[in-house]
Amino acid sequence: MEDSLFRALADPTRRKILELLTEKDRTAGEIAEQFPIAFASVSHHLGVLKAADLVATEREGQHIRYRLNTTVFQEVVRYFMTRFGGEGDKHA
Amino acid sequence: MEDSLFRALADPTRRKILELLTEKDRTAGEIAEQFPIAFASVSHHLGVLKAADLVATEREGQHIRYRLNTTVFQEVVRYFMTRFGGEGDKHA
DNA sequence: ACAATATTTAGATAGTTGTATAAATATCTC
DNA sequence: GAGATATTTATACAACTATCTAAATATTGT
Repeated sequence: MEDSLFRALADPTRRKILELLTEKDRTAGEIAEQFPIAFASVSHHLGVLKAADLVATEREGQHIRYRLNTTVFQEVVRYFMTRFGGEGDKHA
Repeated sequence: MEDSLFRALADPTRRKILELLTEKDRTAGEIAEQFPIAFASVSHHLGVLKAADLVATEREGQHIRYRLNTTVFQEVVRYFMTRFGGEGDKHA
């Protein structure tokens, strides 16, 4: 399991970004305007998420659209379930 | 979901400690001798894990025994499954 | 090609973190 | 209670990170 993955998840702003992307894909600007920090700072977070392969991007004209990479999340779930799971698999 | 939880998981040494505790409960010393770093440094990591409620302790004479708090792991799995899960719940 | 918009990259800085050594605390045995 | 063992706490420091402002890059429309 990649170290960059857990480090990426360690920041609350990045987790919030991921949750936003759960609802729907969004451009960098749409994401950035949800936070009180500078656009450049959000861009940095997006770079971290992308490096961890938690999100993927696609250029769309002037915009860059971000989407979740759900595959990686399934790997995370599997990581926890296989190592520490026990009964963690009952889906509420 | 607690911020301290994800920060605790972000360090590879701490994840290794958790995996050791999966096998069986261990004392601080037994854990520390598995790593090339100073005992005090491992103790610091144990403190972080405990603060995140990922482990619990029990004094046993001169030793202090650490065990996993599996409840918290189930919360982590649930966090990922509910937010990003999709099909992450099939247990291989 | 120029101006406008969207996004990233560069450079700087303050705060956090992982590690080390040394000192402190707790328990046990004699 | 003194000494030995186990563990944590204190202090210091180098490395990393989140943030900022400013500059750079990319795309679109005129």
